[in-house]
Amino acid sequence: MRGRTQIEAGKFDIMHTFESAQPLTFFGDYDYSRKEIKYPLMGRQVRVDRLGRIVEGKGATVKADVARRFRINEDIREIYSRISTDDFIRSSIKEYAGMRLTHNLPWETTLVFILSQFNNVKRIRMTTKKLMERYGDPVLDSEGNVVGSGVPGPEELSSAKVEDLMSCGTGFRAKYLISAAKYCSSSLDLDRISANDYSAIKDELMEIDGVGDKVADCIALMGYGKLEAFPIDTWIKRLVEAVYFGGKKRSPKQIHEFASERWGALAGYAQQYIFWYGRSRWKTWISKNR
DNA sequence: ACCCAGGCGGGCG
DNA sequence: CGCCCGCATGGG
Repeated sequence: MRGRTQIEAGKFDIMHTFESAQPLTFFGDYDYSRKEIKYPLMGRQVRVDRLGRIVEGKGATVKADVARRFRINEDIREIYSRISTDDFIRSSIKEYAGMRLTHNLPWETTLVFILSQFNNVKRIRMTTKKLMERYGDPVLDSEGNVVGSGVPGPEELSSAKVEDLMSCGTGFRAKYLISAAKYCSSSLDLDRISANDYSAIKDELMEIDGVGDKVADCIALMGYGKLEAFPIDTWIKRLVEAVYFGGKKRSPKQIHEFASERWGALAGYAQQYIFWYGRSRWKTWISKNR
């Protein structure tokens, strides 16, 4: 049985989704000139075409996992209409039409965003891949062959040595990763809290060593699907101040209030479009609008 | 050679 | 509470 979810072009874009600095970005190298993209999902290899249709991966479970991962069943045009409050976001939507917010597993999201602190996207990808190769569980294709290695769980990493993680390129984040792995394999079951609301989840996440306000928001958004979360990194702070406050400095608290009031339950979607467009275009946009 | 990167925890006033 | 500092390390 093969997935036949019908998706119009422009409503789902595989490249923008996979490359927009979300967890999937860090799991492998993807060649978008190919017809299909393969990636690890819950220990299995899944192959999808450019419209997100499943090519490899049998059964209703895989189909449901893929739909959930890409938020396929949401009406992206409705989301666009609700976050299109201004020209900046409209420009981003035009440029990155079909970029979906992904809904990943809580732990893999935690791992990736602990690595993200004071780091760059390229190095996060490199380090994640090394951790997957060294510590990850095998990934099986639809015939049961081992075709790669997935994201290691907290159990695998909790017994790792600091120097071994550092040899994977984690840098000073190694101690945070081990501490988080121990905590999440003993004190905190990340799956257990998934039914809680955004605020409660964020509070729980911030108890993890190495997880602060920004990383907790990233995990809430991309690991738990809490679309009202609005992670504020250096880019978002700089961009929101420039685009919406005439270049005046604003505190994270003020920015959170602004985002909540402006985009409400979809603030996280707005954040992703501001972030990804702003990173590439902010210089030209700012100079044009000053 | 220098500078930066999807922040965080700890120490200080 | 707010502010400031150090932090591993590959790439520009």
